[in-house]
Amino acid sequence: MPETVQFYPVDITYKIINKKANIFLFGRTKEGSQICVVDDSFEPYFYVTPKKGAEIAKKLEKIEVEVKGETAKVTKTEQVKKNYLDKEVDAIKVYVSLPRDVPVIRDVIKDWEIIESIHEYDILFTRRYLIDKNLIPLTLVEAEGDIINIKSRVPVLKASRIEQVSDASLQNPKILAVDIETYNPEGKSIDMEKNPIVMIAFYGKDFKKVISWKKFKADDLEIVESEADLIEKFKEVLDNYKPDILTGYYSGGFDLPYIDVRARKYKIKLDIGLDFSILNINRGATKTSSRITGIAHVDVFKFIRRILGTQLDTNLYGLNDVAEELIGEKKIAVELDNLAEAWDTNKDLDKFAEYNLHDAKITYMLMEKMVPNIIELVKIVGLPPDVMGDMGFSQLVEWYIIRQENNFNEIAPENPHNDEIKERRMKKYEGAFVFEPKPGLYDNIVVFDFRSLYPSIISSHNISPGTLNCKCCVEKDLAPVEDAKYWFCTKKKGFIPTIMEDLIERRMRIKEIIKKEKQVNPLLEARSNMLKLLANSFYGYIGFYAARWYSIECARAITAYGRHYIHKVSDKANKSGFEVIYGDTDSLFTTLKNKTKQEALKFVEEVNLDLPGVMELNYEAFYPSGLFVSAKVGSLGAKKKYALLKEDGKLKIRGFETVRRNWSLIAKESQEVILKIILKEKNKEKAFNYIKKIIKELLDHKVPVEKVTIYTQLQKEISSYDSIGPHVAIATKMRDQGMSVGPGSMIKYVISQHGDKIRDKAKFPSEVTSKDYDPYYYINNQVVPAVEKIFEVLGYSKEELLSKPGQKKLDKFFK
DNA sequence: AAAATTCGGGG
DNA sequence: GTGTACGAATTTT
Repeated sequence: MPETVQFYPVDITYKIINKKANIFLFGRTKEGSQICVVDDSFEPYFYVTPKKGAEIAKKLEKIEVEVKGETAKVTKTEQVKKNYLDKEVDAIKVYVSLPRDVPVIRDVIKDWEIIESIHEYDILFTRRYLIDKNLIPLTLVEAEGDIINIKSRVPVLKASRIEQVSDASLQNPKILAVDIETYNPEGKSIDMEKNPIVMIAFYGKDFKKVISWKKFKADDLEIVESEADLIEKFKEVLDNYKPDILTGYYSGGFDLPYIDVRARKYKIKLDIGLDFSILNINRGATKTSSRITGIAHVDVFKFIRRILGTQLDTNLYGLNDVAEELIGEKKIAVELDNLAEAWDTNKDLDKFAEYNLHDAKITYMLMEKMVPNIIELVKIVGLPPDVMGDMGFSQLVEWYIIRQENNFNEIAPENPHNDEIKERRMKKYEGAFVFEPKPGLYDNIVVFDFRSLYPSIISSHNISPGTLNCKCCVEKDLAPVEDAKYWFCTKKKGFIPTIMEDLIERRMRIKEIIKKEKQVNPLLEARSNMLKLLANSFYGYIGFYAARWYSIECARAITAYGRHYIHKVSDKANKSGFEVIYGDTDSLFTTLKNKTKQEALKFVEEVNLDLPGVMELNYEAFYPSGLFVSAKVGSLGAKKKYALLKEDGKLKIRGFETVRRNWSLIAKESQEVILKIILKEKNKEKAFNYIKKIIKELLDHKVPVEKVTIYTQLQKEISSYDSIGPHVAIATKMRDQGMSVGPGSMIKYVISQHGDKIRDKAKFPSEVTSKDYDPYYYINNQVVPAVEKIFEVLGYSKEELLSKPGQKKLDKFFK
């Protein structure tokens, strides 16, 4: 008896069964249970375009290649009319029996003379399926078929029919947040192989739990016998809770890989996939990501940093700062450095358990807050949720474009290969335009945000790789690019602008609805936000070296038009009595001078009446005060470097990157205090005197050693360093003294007065006192550089900072 | 100026 | 998995 089921797909994979590719869709049914739907009716394919007049279909069909004892062959071909970069092409759709045959066959034909180009041989099979079947993850799909008997944690339905039934999305995905604490002696680097997981916390809806393997008392704590049991328990919790989304804060790069390493140690099979497949850790050269079949593992840290990153005020993406900004929650303050000792002596472990659980809780809350964004992004782009955190906006744009292809009968350009990428990266085009900030301290700053600028330029000027310099409109409506003639077709709308406009229009419709609705609707807000972000990324995408639809000509035309429009609004603002002090690609920072906020709002309205089409200026924000610093970067313009005081008293700081750990505390503190004094109290004198005081304290050796200690992590084996920095010199000494140092070790040092080169002057913090540190180093290389630019703006030169009344000669030390 | 190195997130 | 990947800032040479 065939059954019909409606469900929201959460994850997708495929397996080869009986020499056939079977798609597995895992999801949550309308009724709330989990299900897996299998479809074996989809065949892998790619496209080939032949050179003019070449007859290649027959040749293709004859291909047979032996690979590891299996034969890969073309099963059939179809002649198809396609569009490629807005031009019609005759293409051949080449079918093969298994996804893995695609690269094999492609490899055979890639150098054939009679072939013009090969397309879409690297579109992942599961993604191809979702696109061609018009299925959107997390959105209601109906399948009909029979329940079959396959090893699985959830019922499996073999589908005879599967289709999208509506755009209703999964309302309350079941979220489980996980967080581990590990044994990590103070000062030692994290070592997954060596150090055990000591506790693990879970937080879900009506569910919280900490598991540990030492006996102590704490709320919601369950004690097990050993670390191995803890890992078994982790599996059990996951199996019982049955989340749609598993999350953690950097869980993709830390918690899950850590659990994986520990599980291997005990030979525990982490078969947590809904099909009993094991946790899949992808250790790339630069990043690690983790996936679980059937469960969307979304690392909320990665998602927030990549997707919301630019919208947040914080420069630090640690859980504490991010949670504070987004949900107003902080971490519990405990000294994590003491956990290892606490574990050894079994003291205060309850505090750490509490801390552990709280981290899981705020991670859960963050994910709850992100879910609307994730759902909307999934719906726009059409990819499953677990990749959302791993992708940058350029990739999301690309997949959005690819998802739209079928509606326009387009085929995608190839991904650029290595040498092509290198070549593209060399070409530094004029890039995003930035008004250099006029350095200074300003009051009453209003930010006008011009975010839809680039998207609307793309749309209104029909900018697309396929409409560039068309034969039908030669030199008509030239883009304002200085040294080149670019024009875009005025007769036929390009593929890219068309789908781009669709994003903008959808967003406008949603904004209309939001306006009409009385209550705040987080899902609609998120949709609007994600549509905007995606539309805004098109320009970056077109100029991104690794993009399929890359076009430096288009990118240059877009920025050229952008300059044109932003100049216009900027001039208008100045004429209307505002003063533009800084401008970035899509925003203008102005001071109110003697205007009011209301007048600023009115100005925006006026400008908008004047702006063509979909273009729109927003009143973005107000800051009571702000400090702008000049930061020239070569000939390519200025860089963001400013500090703003928000109305709630918090600071928004960009470009002052002393937050990194390899700055001494004295430098970090000085900068922070100075910015606060200047922006909140507006007292130059006080700031100046503060720095003079710090300098004096340094000279008098009154600054404690902790504040002049610098932390640098050893990245590789000592022997493989070409240049010996201070931390390498210290590491060598440590090794000679029989201490174990290697890649990952955190090296602490103080720059002392004894020695010539910096590396000779570096000493262990423990072998020096305040008398030994080199005050001139800390003044010249730490404190002054951290605040120099700020004081420049206020009219104090570096020399003034350093001069000491009655000691004129002193400045010869400061070079 | 070029080349080498580090940070970030997690404990 | 039909793969696939930093980028920016800072210091040393």
